[in-house]
Amino acid sequence: MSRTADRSAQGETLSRAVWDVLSGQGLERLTVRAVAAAAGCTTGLVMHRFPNRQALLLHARQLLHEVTRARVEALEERAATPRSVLRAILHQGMALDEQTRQEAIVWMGFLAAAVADEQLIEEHRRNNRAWRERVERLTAAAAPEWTSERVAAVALALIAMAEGVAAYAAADPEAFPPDAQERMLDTALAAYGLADPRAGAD
Amino acid sequence: MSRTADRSAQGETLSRAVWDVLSGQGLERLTVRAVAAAAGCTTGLVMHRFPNRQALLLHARQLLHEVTRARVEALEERAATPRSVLRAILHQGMALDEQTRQEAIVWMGFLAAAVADEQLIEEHRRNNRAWRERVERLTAAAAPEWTSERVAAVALALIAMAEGVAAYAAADPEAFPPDAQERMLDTALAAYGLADPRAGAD
DNA sequence: GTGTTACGGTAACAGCTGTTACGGATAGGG
DNA sequence: CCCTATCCGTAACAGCTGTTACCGTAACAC
Repeated sequence: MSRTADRSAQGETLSRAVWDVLSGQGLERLTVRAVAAAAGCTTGLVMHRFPNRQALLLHARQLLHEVTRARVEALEERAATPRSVLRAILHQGMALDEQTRQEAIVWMGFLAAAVADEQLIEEHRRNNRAWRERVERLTAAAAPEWTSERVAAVALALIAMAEGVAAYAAADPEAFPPDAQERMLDTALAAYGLADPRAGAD
Repeated sequence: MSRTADRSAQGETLSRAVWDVLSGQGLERLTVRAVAAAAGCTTGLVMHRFPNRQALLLHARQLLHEVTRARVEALEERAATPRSVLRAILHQGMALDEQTRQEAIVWMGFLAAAVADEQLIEEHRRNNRAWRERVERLTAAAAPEWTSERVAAVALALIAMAEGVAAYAAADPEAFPPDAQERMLDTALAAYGLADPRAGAD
């Protein structure tokens, strides 16, 4: 690792190394040395950048959230209707290719690590609540006539479904291929009356 | 641990100790010594019962599957209609009380451990495929007029939703209380046209 | 060009890990 | 009552863990 790289860039490099180890070797092998090796440096740099392993994981977790949030907001700005936004952001949360599959594994690894880490579980809760509120807001915009109870129930059904199928597909991509996930999503949106009438019109 | 206990009972005791450590302390602290302490014995007994740590985890994973399967089949025999069976077995897969919440955490811990364990991931895939086939079979029985494509899409939506909400609720029970999960389930079943007309009739 | 400072690699530390070897205790057969 | 086989707790082992201390070195100020 170059000596002149600024601190935040190093933090990002190390966090991405955390993701790589987490998705490739799992939580049990997520050691400081493995992260350093994945980042192409030694444990010395890692421990100079972060006070301890816990802070390293927390930073990697927060960066994952930040990256995801930026991607979702970009989708939200680009899409035309609330319904197409809703579909797009649920779509990006599933495990449809190698990259999103690894993200799902990383996501799950952090969740498993959070069982024994108060700061990680707090971060996880904050992110998940924000995520649910975002989907509730979009659901309400996509179906303005609904009661808030129905909005809440359907939004929860949608985020749970996306999260769940990502876990299934991450662990068994052959059994849960991308087209099956997409059919599932479109079937669900249609069943709730949230299908985008513009879909496939172009 | 009593000396005269037979081997399979000891295996079950140790496997339950694995679950306890996994749900209480997380995968990172799931050591042979922690399992022995939770079972009230020493590492000597653990290593005499299982050749190594991997075999211990695999047995605990298989027993979890077996227990779940027995519970689901009991529900299936007891319920009156395919639709009530479907609701009942999805219901038992969510995190509605402390016990099911801990089961969800254990489930997730095994999934995270499976990233680095070929046998665990194989076991996981086998179980998940059997679980999906069961729900597909019940869905087809509950809606005989559907095409197999719709059955597959809806069944996947249902199991993914249950798995996902269990993960959300396990990590944040206050934000995802039992009644929210149940409203979500009933809203989803109604949306797919799978609501049980007998529900609430008694 | 020289002094200073911060960066990061090296090596060490104590503690914990899975696993193995050993030895004492115990139950059952003669 | 003794002999033996089985069970399992104890203790040790090498290897790996997070963390710390140390020191060479490169970059910058003057």
